[in-house]
Amino acid sequence: MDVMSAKPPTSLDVAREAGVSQATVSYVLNNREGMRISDETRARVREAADRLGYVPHAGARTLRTGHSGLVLVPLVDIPYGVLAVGIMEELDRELSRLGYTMIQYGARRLKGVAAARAWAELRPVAVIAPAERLTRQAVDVLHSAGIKAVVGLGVVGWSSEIVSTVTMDHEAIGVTAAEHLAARGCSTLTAIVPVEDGLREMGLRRASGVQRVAAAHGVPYTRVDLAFSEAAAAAMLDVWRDANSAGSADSVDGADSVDGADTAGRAPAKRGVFAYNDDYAMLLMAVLADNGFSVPGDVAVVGCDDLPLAKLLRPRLTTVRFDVATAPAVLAQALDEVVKGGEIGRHRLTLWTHALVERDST
Amino acid sequence: MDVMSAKPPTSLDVAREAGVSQATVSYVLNNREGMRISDETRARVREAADRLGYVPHAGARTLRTGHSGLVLVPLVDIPYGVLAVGIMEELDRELSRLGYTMIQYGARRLKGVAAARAWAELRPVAVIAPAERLTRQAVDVLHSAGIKAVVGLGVVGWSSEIVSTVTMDHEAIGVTAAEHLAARGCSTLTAIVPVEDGLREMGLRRASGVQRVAAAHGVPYTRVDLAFSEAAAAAMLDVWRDANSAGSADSVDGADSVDGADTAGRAPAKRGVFAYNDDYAMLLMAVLADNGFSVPGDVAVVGCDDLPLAKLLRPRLTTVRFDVATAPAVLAQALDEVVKGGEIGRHRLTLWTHALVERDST
DNA sequence: ATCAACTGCTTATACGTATAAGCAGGCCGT
DNA sequence: ACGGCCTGCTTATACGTATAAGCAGTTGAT
Repeated sequence: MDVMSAKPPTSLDVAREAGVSQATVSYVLNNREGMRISDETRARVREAADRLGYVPHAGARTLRTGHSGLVLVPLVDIPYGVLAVGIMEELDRELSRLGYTMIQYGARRLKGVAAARAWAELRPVAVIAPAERLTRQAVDVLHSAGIKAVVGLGVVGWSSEIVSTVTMDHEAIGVTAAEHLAARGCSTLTAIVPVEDGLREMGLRRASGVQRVAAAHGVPYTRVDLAFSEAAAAAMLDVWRDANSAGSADSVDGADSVDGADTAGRAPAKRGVFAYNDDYAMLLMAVLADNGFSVPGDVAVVGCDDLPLAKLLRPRLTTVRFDVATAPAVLAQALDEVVKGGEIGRHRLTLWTHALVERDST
Repeated sequence: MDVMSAKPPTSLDVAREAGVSQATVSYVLNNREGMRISDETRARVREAADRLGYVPHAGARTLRTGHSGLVLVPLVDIPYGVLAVGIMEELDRELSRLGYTMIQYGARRLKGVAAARAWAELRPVAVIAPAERLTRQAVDVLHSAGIKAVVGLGVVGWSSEIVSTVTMDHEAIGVTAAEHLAARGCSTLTAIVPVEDGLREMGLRRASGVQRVAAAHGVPYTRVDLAFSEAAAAAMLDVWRDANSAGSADSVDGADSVDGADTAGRAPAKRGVFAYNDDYAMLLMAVLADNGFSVPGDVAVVGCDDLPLAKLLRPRLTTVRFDVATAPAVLAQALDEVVKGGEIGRHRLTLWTHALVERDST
């Protein structure tokens, strides 16, 4: 118990203190059933362990048992948001309930096989990683290091024979957003796709959902690849203006359309935009306001994530919210099954149901 | 290399494959200098290791050497933002440069000594944790488990004889924000303090910086404890309005003050608010706009963090930005010194310089 | 020719734990 | 009285690694 004793106490130290053998200490402290040990001895051992401040050596245990109970979750290069952090916390809780220890591991600087090797050193029982990182070779390294479950996180449509996958149905999110925009009378649907590395793939999936809805409703569809900057967003608006003046010769330059009543033969074209997420929606709305567009009059905007900022935008942002509540539990459960069952690459799980949160931007 | 070979290859397997002893494998793969091993043998060993897909067993190594090279960073209960994630990534990079492996560990569900025990099992070489978690007993557990460096993250003013501390000078942030507000002619200074658990303490420190500046300038100061909700913010504005009509009998109700020229004897009272961070600033600005206050005309607002959203608010948000660039490197360096030096509880480090980013909200 | 020093390895051991196997003593049935 | 079974332990071992110590063969100095 004294600070800076030379060496941490071992189970053997505890054994000596309690006057029993080291094996007995192990049996007692691990509550191993089937072993016949008197209650009195059990108490003596526990008391000795407490007195010495004994903490088991995870490395030694791993060496002996062959597995660590660790679940490795590499920190990925997606911009972490409130949402992702919440999911991680919930997943941590669920995994610990099942007896695992979740660990997050900075993985940005290592790639491919090198990263896999680094992960494998800890002999985790499972690795959860972004699907695109799990190349054939990387997975081979993990498996040959004895890691039971390798779970890839990806988007629906990504598939792998080599690992279990947990996917998120991004296309369905696009559909939900777009259906809502169509119901609000938008005569044009636009999907914004971020250019950032970690986000782009999801953006494309969401966009294709929007496209499907546009096709079903016979409404023109455009996809815009957008960097997260006001300049890029403004450039997009310039294109829109050009398209407007070219398409319908209603009004050119200056005030676009009086918003009083749509009495004229052609209703004013209302654009519907699914902005990929709430951050992009905020960017878009700021630039729209700067350029005299009215929301939702000229342009209806739907975000995604239902971040706190969604409620604070004016108009308040309509957005798609994930149901985070149950997903981590399902994932943890599936992972446990893979570990226990020993099957590989069988599971296909789609998580995260979602719902539209209707506010004032549409 | 084949998937699901029964057992992961060990250094002994590599040794057999290369026709040398296990010791030689260890010497070669760890690049141990001082050992005389021919280049030809070295090559043979490395090739064999590659062929077998050998990955060292971190647990065994830890057991043998007595230390793991792991630096444990418990995930704390503060709301994680872009900033915190950025810092973690940078810290990870710096630590790995020094030969450590940073690991983030979900710690929310365990408290005090129990948490310390869980950390200690991994025999990390260092633990970085929020200062308030590091009770005397918890630190004892960590030290007696052989952990060299225990570093507490806290605010300036928090102090400990038992661990090294890295603090952030929140008061100085408040001073910077308030000085700017004063220079902009604010006749009242208000500091907002969040009520959330992890944030409150920092908020109080920042507020006391604002208070100091207010005192120095002979300007009234108020502190407002605010929950992150529109209702709470609106309630605060109600109080302000009452104070206005009571204090100066200039104008009651309706249009507060024409903003053309301040020709009258009394200039219109301009409030300066340091909103704790950008999120709170956004909340405040939304509610201010809803209630007919003009920013920066009636109220000047300063945020903190320089989040992407700061640029997207209208008016664009003046904010305090941390200089994140060098801090993690300094912290990593200090940690390394503590580990190497073996001193305990000596270091006192204050990090994170900051600067005002002037925009349109003041 | 002899001994020392160097090269390029090998052999042996310890780290802390979990667990299979064994063993002393008491009790019971016949 | 003697084997068999139960209780409550102990003894012995293996996990994979790093490293101290040792050792055969060669080179170089005297």
